[in-house]
Amino acid sequence: MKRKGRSCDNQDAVNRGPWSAEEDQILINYVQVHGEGNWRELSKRAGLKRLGKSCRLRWLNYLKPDIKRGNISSDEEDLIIRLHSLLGNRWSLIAGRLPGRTDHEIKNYWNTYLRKKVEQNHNYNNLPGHNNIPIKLRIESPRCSKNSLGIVIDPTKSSHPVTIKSMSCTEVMMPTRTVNDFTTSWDKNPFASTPQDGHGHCSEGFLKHFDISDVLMPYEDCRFNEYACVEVPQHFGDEAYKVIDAVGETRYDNWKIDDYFPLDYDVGFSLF
DNA sequence: AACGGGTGCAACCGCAAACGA
DNA sequence: TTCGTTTGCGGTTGCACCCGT
Repeated sequence: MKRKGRSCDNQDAVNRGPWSAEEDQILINYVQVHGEGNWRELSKRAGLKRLGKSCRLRWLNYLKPDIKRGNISSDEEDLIIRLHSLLGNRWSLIAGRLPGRTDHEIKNYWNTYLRKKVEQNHNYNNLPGHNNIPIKLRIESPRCSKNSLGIVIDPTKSSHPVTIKSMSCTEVMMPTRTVNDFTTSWDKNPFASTPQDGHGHCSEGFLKHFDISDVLMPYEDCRFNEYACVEVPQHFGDEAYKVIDAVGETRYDNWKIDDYFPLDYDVGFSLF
C-alpha cells in the first residue's frame, strides 16, 4: 500500500498523509458554519486539498466536538471486551454503545491492546466446553404478553449459575440445550415454578438462579462454530419465534423449535 | 550514536449499502 | 428500475516513536 505525506500522482495536488493543524482548523470552521455532509463538495468549497472521504474520516474520528479520545476507562474496556465477544469486529455497533467513542478508536484500541489482553486471559481463551460460555439470549414468543424471555450465563460465578430474567411471560421456556443430548425432559426445567401474577403472567423482572449443569449438556468443545439447540415445551408447537441477541437486535424473525443456533457471534448465542 | 525490531496510531483502501435523480 | 454518487464500515498499512542491544 502506497501512502505518502504529499501525493505526487496526477490528482492535482491532493494532500494525503497526516492532517496539519491548519487543515484541521479549516475543516472545523467550515463544518461549524455549513454543517456536515456532502464531503466531496465540502472539501472543494472549504479549499481543502483532500478527498471528501478523508475529510469525513478526519471530522468524524478526530475533530467532532463531542468525541472522547484516549483514557479509556476500565469500565469502558470491560464493555468493549464483552461487546466484542458478542458482536465480533462490528466496531460501529460496539462504538454505538460507548458514548463519545468512535469505531475507529475502539478498533485501534482492540487491535493494539485489548486483543492481546483478552488472548492472555485464561478465562477467555481456555473455555472448557459449555461451562464458561456466557450466553445471553432472548426469545420472543407470540404467547408472551410482553414477548420476552432472557437468559444470561455468567462465567464469572464459580458455580456457573444461570440467571433467567423473564418479563411478563405467560409461559417460560427453557431455551438452552446442546445438539448431542435431547434426552432430558422438559419437565425438569427449573422454571416450572416461575411466579406468576393473578393473570397468569410472570412477574416483571423475575430472576431465578440455578446451576448451568442442570440445563446445558456437555458438548465437546462447544464454542464458536458449534451448534446448540433451543428447546421449548411441546405445547409451543410449530409457532415461529423471534430471536433477539443480547443487544436487542433481531437475529431470527421466524425461528422454529427445531432450528439450530450457530454458536458464534452472529446469532443469538454469544460470548459477552 | 547507530541500528533494528516492536508497537501504536492515523490514514487510506476496497467494498457494500443507502440514497437520490 | 437503473445507475451514479455518497456514506459507512472494517481491514490494512505507512510511519513515527520507543526501547533494547
